[in-house]
Amino acid sequence: MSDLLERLRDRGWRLTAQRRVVAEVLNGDHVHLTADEVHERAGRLLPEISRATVYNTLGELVALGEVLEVSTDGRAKRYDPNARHRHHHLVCTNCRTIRDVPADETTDAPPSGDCFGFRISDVEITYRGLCPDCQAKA
Amino acid sequence: MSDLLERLRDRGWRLTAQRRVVAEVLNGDHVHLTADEVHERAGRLLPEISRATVYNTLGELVALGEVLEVSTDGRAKRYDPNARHRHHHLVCTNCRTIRDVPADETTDAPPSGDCFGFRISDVEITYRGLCPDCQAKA
DNA sequence: GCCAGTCTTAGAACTAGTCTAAGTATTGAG
DNA sequence: CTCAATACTTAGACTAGTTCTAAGACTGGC
Ligand SMILES: [Mn+2]
Ligand SMILES: [Mn+2]
Ligand SMILES: [Zn+2]
Ligand SMILES: [Zn+2]
Repeated sequence: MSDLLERLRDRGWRLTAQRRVVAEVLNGDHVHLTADEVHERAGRLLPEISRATVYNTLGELVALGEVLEVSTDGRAKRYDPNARHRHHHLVCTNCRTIRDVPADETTDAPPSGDCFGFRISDVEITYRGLCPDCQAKA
Repeated sequence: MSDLLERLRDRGWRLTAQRRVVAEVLNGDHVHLTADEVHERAGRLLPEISRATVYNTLGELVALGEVLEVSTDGRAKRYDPNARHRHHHLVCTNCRTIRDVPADETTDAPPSGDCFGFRISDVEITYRGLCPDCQAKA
């Protein structure tokens, strides 16, 4: 994620403390946090950060293509730093955990039948099921 | 959709004018209306119907498995009467039109790689691209 | 150090949806 | 047919998630 901060600076962005902590909080694998979760965690590193700045920064990162917006249900959008490797999502129907699974030619194939003349530019797959933990508890 | 009303009555449901118009409005192919759109159209048939009743009825139809909730973006959920044939969605990135494409063994295959121990029970695919109209205008 | 432009902020506003409490309609027992 | 029990509908209050606004704070270039 440190190279993310580099890239941002290269685009003429001010590297403020607020942007730094938002990027920091999004660091890692299988990270899919809501804006509120990002705000809460960023607030642990920089207590005075505002909700508006978190939304602004997330929006900017999305616009830059550095972070993806994921909405697997009708609830809060989740912010996903894994924008460099095309992937799909495994979602636990019980605890809502989300894991990344890599995309490939197989998963990204267009539908076999009639596409109604659409020019398809992206395929997004959500695999729903029970995660190992929730299987054990069931 | 008339057999839907039959099925509802069989489950001990009162066949009210409100439920009738909500079911009526959802009739058709490639229908993916928001709750507000359902309310607006239902209101043309039964002016005094309330938003709460529309939400209640839609929730009941979803619970019965007669209607699907679809959320392809972070916006309002859409209600889809095509619950009897498993299908996926083509979504226009420009005008947000949604079309149904049938699911089959190919599209519903689990991911090729590691599934992190998930027991997958459902696969949901969103194909994004430009619809024919929006291609023409571009 | 000054200033213009950029960034951050609190809070208002907005969208989508849920909840509540009171009123209305339907049903089935008598 | 009548009436109470129950199911259903309603307006509007409330909530969650998000965006907008207007004012103040910070930066970097001169
Ligand atoms: Mn992801
Ligand atoms: Mn559909
Ligand atoms: Zn789980
Ligand atoms: Zn279109």
